Amino acid sequence: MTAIGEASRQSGVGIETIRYYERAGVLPRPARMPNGRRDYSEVEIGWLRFLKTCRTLGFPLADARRLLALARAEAPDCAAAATLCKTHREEIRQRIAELQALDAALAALAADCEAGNPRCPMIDRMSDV
Amino acid sequence: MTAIGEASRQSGVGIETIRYYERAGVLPRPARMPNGRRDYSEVEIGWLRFLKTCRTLGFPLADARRLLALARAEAPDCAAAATLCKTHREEIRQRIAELQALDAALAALAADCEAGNPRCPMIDRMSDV
DNA sequence: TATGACTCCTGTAGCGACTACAGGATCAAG
DNA sequence: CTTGATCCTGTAGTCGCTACAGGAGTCATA
Repeated sequence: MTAIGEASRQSGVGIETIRYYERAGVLPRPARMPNGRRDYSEVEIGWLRFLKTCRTLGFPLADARRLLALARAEAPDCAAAATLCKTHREEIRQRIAELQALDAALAALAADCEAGNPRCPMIDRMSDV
Repeated sequence: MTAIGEASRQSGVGIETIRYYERAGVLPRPARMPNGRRDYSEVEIGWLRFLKTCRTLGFPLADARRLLALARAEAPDCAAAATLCKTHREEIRQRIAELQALDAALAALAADCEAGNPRCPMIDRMSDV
């Protein structure tokens, strides 16, 4: 008899988020207690912890769902997991490159900006495109 | 007489997005032609281009709105613009650091993953938290 | 037994920044 | 007169939650 609040505490996944995962088909529907409340097994709480780990690692929920399916399989498909991870890392590195370019562009734009300027160099540079 | 489609072409901001900006209060409502269609002036198209630049630089729309207000002012507040930019750059660098940590964690997790493994090292590492 | 605090339930709306319709009006060209 | 492009308003979908509203059941204490 483990209700949703306790499952949330043990997994670190918020109550509303657990219900959302169920609604979104990421988690199977748990058993219900006689009074209609959700009842989570140890195994299911382990799944929640696994999903938490996936999300902390930045995997989109759809990937987390697939990874959980792999984790639940008897013989996890290691190649499939590695592919998901590789794709995710590529997106991360792509995003890092974008953000670094953004940072450099912003640094260049804001050069010479200081209080008391009659005009703002950044605004001026952004205006004439 | 510049209708929304032409304003979109000249600014690079999508038609639906222009209407969204108006609804969201980022852009003032433009004049209307006798037939009720929106009519954009050169100046307003310049504002759209400015907003496009802000968004390309990764500023959230709320910031873009503030920057446009500064750009429209007679004497742009350079210090305010510089502060917005500084805060944004701090968020970008923070995000870069997070993503780099994520990438390293993923690399470590997926080490030894290859097709044909009876078990998946990554899934195993993610399961025992 | 009654009160109050707590947890749980379902269902819906909000966030950011769009994007994609549906269903209708208007317009220019052939 | 028809075709196709463009415009209008209004609404719903995206992602991954988060935050209610309004109601029901549970538990400890007075």
